[in-house]
Amino acid sequence: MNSSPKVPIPTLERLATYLRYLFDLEAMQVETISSTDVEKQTGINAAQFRKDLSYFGEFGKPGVGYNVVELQTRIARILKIDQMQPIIVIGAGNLGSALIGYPGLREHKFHIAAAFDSDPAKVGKPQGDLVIQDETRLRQINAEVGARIAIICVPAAAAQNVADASILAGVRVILNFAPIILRVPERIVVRNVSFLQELAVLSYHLSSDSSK
Amino acid sequence: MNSSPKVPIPTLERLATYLRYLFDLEAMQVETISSTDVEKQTGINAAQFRKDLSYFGEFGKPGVGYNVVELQTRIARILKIDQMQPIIVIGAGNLGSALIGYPGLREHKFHIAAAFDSDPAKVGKPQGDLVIQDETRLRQINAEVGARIAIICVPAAAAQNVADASILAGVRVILNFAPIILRVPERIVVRNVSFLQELAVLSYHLSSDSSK
DNA sequence: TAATGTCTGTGACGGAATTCACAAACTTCG
DNA sequence: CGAAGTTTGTGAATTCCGTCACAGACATTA
Repeated sequence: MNSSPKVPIPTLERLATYLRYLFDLEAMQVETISSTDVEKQTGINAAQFRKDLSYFGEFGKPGVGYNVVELQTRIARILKIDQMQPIIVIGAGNLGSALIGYPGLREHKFHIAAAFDSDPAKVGKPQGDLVIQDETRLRQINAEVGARIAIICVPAAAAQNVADASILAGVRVILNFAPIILRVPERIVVRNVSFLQELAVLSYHLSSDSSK
Repeated sequence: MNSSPKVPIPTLERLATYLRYLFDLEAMQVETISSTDVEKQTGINAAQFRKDLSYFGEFGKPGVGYNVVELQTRIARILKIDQMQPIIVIGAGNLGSALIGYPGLREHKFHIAAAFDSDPAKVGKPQGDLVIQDETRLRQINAEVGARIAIICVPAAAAQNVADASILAGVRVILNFAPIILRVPERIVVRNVSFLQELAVLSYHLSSDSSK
C-alpha cells in the first residue's frame, strides 16, 4: 500500500543531502532546478538524482526541471521530517551535551524530549532547556514523551544494556555512537556513527598518495 | 608494489571494526579466533571477514584460525594506526571540544596536535591540554605539526573556506562534520559525518514498521 | 601413518547499486 | 505551427559487493 517496496539505503542518505541543498536554494530564492544543476553543485550524478526520486514517484517536468519548494516538501514528507519528532538522548557526556545544544536538530524537525544519564552527579542537572533524568526511569518517562528514536551516547560497555532498555521503552530506531555492534531484534533499525572508524579509513588513504 | 589495487571502502570500514573487537579479545586474553567466532560475535559474515583480509595477504592458519595479537598488529599497520598520527581540529564549538576531550582518540593512535577557531573570544583559551589557535594561523602552525588529517567542525557556511585553507596547509584527508558537500581536488579524500542525515534515514524507517 | 575434522583463502555466482542512453514530454523561438 | 533545444523518467548495461561453496592446509587422534 505504501510507496516502492525496496528503496536502497544509499538513496535515503542522498535524499537527506538533497533536502539540505534545497533549503539553501530556497534561501537563495531559486525557484527551479534541473538534475544537471544538482550534479554541478553537489557532485552527485544527475541520473542518480533522478533515479533516487523515481522510487517515490514523479517530481519534475520534462524540459523544465523541479520546483524547489515542492521538491523540498515532498522529500521532507518521504523522510517523515515534515513534523516534529521526539527523540531521547541517553548519555549526557561531552557528546550527548553537544547534541542537546545543537540547534540544527530543531531545524530538521527533531526535538529532544528527554535526556538520561546513569551518573548520579549529572542526574537532576539542567542541560539546555531540559533536565537530565536517571537512566532507570527511561521506560517510565518515555511512556509520556513517546519517542521512537533514541540516540545512544554512552560508553561501549554500557551501550548494549541501554539499547535493550530503550527498546523495552518503545524505541524503534537507534542512532548509536558507541563503538560496538548492538544486538537487537530484527524489527529494530540501528545506524552506527563512529568517527574513529571514519578516521581509520582516512588514515588508510594516506598511503596511496602519489599513485592515482 | 603496494598491496591490492582496489580495496572496497566497506572493507576498510569493517577492518576498523575488527580491530576494536580484537582489542577486546586481547583484553580477555583470547589467543586465537576463527572467522566463525567473529561472525557469532559481531554478526559479520565469516566469509566476509576472510575476504576482507584476503585483500591484504594471508593472516590465518587453516585448521586453527587467527592469532589475535598478530592480526591486531597487522590490521593496525594496514590502517596506518600503528604509530601516532597528528590531527588538527578546526572549530572549537561543542563538537570540536568534545573531540578534543575524547580519550578514545589517543587509544587509537590519533593525537590532536592543534585546534583552531575563528572566534577571537575562543582563541588563546586552553582546552584540554592545548590552546585554541587563530584560524588564520592554520598554515603556519601546521608547517610545524605536519598533520595530514583535518577534522572540520565549523558551521556549514565556513566549511568550504576552512577546507581550502587546510589543503593549502598540507592536509590530505578530511573528516567533515559540517552539513555540506565539500569541493576538493581529486587527490584529497573526504569523509562526511552527518547525524542529521543518519537521523533522517532512521526517521524514514519509522513508517515501514509492521510490514517486514 | 592414515583417517577424521576444522578452518582458511578464493574462484564463481548472484544481487544490489550506479551509470548509460534514449524515448517521451515540455518549452521556446522563429 | 513546426523545428530546435531541454530535461525528465526508466529500461538496459555495467560495476561493485557480498555470499556461497569447495580445494587445500593444518591439527588431532588412534
